[in-house]
Amino acid sequence: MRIGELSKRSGFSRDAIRFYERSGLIKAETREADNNYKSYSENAIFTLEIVQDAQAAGMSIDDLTTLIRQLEFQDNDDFDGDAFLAEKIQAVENRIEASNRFLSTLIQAREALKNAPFEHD
Amino acid sequence: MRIGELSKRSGFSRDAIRFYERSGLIKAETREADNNYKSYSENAIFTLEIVQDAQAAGMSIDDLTTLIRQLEFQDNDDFDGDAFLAEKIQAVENRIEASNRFLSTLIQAREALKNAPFEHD
DNA sequence: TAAAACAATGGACAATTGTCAATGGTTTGG
DNA sequence: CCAAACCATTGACAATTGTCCATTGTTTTA
Repeated sequence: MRIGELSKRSGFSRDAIRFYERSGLIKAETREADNNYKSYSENAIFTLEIVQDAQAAGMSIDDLTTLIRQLEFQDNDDFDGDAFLAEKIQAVENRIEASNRFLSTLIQAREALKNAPFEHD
Repeated sequence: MRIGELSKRSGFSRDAIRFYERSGLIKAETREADNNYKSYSENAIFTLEIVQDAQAAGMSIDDLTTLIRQLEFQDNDDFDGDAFLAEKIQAVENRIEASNRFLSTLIQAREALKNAPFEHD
């Protein structure tokens, strides 16, 4: 598919997709021979769906690129994928805990506001 | 307390604290009369603890400033604090869900890696 | 077939969230 | 007492994550 369709189906802007491609996160499989247009596979959709969640979880594009590369071909001897994953899992868990704490704070705040909406004179 | 103590106790760098102060998120209560040093109250610690969780939850400093102002003095007639809170609560809930999805992805990836650590030849 | 929409590329710009360095003054520990 | 550590302020710089614009060419559609 071309970038327009990928954009529509993934929800990311074309510019965002191009940025991700520049960053190495996704790549066009082929080019249309005559017009030089890029062609993306279904896999790109799949990757972009993960990107949505990953960004919400606070993972950077660079880390995500590392991760995806690692999942696709575990061909880097120097790279300890297991340690990398363990670190990221821990980070996401921590973040979820902090988010839950903050959620509690927000909910408390809402309660406080409900009980005393206009305390000023 | 001065900024150094606030930094040590909150875990934020002095520069980060100064940045937050510029952003309106915290403010020094007083100045030491003779030397012009700023003085922060315990409240600043409290705020900065919230900031840690809030950032993990993806809230921006500006939004957080709005929130804290709202909690301190509900004196803005034009501002619908309840709607603001509701929106932020929803956003954090969404983010937690996405983070949990991404966590599952990571855990799956770890399993996959464990079962086939070196598939290449 | 002409206009509108799409695509590629390149580069400028922007918001957010800080860090770092310089300068000048103050406090503190040994 | 004096060096090290602290503080305030200013401004430059940086990484991340995009957006927007211009230019040029292609495809689609009315």
